[in-house]
Amino acid sequence: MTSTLPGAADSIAEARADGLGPLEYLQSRGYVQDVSDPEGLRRAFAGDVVTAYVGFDPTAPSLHVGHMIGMMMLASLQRFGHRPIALGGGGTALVGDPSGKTATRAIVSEDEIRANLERMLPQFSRYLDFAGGRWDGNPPALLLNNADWLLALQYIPFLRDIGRHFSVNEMLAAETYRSRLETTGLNFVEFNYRMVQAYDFLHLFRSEGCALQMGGSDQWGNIVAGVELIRKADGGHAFALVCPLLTTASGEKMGKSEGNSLWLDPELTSPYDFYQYWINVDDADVERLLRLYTFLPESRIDNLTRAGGEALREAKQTLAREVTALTHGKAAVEAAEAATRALFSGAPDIDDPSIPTTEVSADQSAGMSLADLFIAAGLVSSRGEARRKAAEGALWLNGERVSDIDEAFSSHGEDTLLRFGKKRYRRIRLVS
RNA sequence: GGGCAAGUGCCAGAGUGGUUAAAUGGGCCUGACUGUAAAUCAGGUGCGAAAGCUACGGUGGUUCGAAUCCGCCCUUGCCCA
Repeated sequence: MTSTLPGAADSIAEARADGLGPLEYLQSRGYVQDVSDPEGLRRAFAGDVVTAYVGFDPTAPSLHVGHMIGMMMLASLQRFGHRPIALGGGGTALVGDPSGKTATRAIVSEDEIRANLERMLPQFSRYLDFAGGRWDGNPPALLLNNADWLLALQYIPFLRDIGRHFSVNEMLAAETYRSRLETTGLNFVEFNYRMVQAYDFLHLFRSEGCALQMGGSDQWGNIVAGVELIRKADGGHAFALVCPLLTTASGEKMGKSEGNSLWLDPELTSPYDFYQYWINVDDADVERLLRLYTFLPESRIDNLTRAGGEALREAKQTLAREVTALTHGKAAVEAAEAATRALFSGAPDIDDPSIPTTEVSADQSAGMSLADLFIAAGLVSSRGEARRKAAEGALWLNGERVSDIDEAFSSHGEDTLLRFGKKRYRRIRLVS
């Protein structure tokens, strides 16, 4: 089976060969829910290099699966020869976006945000080319932090130059604010969020010639506010494009597994778990996800998904492979696949590197019961849970169901393979 | 600044002195079935072997006993200024 890793012939090449422009491509792939001026944007793409940006929330130490759609949009444009800006919302994070949130967002310190952004850079650079030229003469991508200009703003000049362009009436009528007003209310900082984000767009329009902001559909109002600000303040013409808010077929937000976010940082979410997430998606989601999260050509996606039913397993495998390769590299895919084969063939190899290891010191292990062992491994959180899960038959030790959690743990110095449920494994290694 | 109302488990939301570790729904976890899918069915979902302990914004009281009553504080909403 071939894999379309970056650089190989892919959906972008296919689209270009078919004479599709970037906008048509994004539309055909399902990225586009709304565009402010499709005709104008089409012409802009056809005319010259377009600079486009997507904002990313830097309040966590890593990007997660929810951010990938934005990165894919930027990455797609860059492969068409346009210029992406990944904007770390270091300044806006200090303000907090009320969109779609019922509560005020926690405030994170500026230093923390800068550290987070630094940590995210390698993740961005898997998708985006910050050097330029990786795909046939594309311009280099940019990673910026809006704290760099927002924190320098002065209140009075800002109000005078920017604030005057905003109609409070209009903002109060916006869904985002109206719903908050009707429920929990919002404070003045949150009320200003739209203006601050619109200013970002204006700033990037001025400093980088950035004419397009993209984001999730919940950002529509904020993005359009930027477009309008650019028109009012500078008489400029800019564009807004939003993608559908992604939920799985079962209505959940993308990128949660066992209640945890799926991070792109391999330290936070192992490439194996990442791979597993994609191979486990709903049947109903595979086709859409292949379009959104890979650069596989349409023909290939059709082939993979046409049959449906059990045949979708191959489609899911391809999805997992492609997305993992894009995010973690090809070596990670091979490791994840090897682990998958081992773990799901019924006879897991205890030495498999993708099984997380928990080290237990010899003297710790001395009085340990099996329950303690599962707790130490992080598979269950308490003895009570261990007992309940054992009664349900969910705990396994070296391939045997655990029936008595109070049994003493003895490893004879060998590694021990724990399993919780069907899919979660942990290796216990004794250290001295 | 004044008046009124509210703050319960992951979320929503009952509960207004003991029978409430706290109804119900959602979420989540596990088991069966299966294709590492969905749907379905079943069980579980504070800690503890138990006694018991911790928990209903915070704190101090009243009471044999408080999520439930009282004081103060914090937060939020509505109304007035």
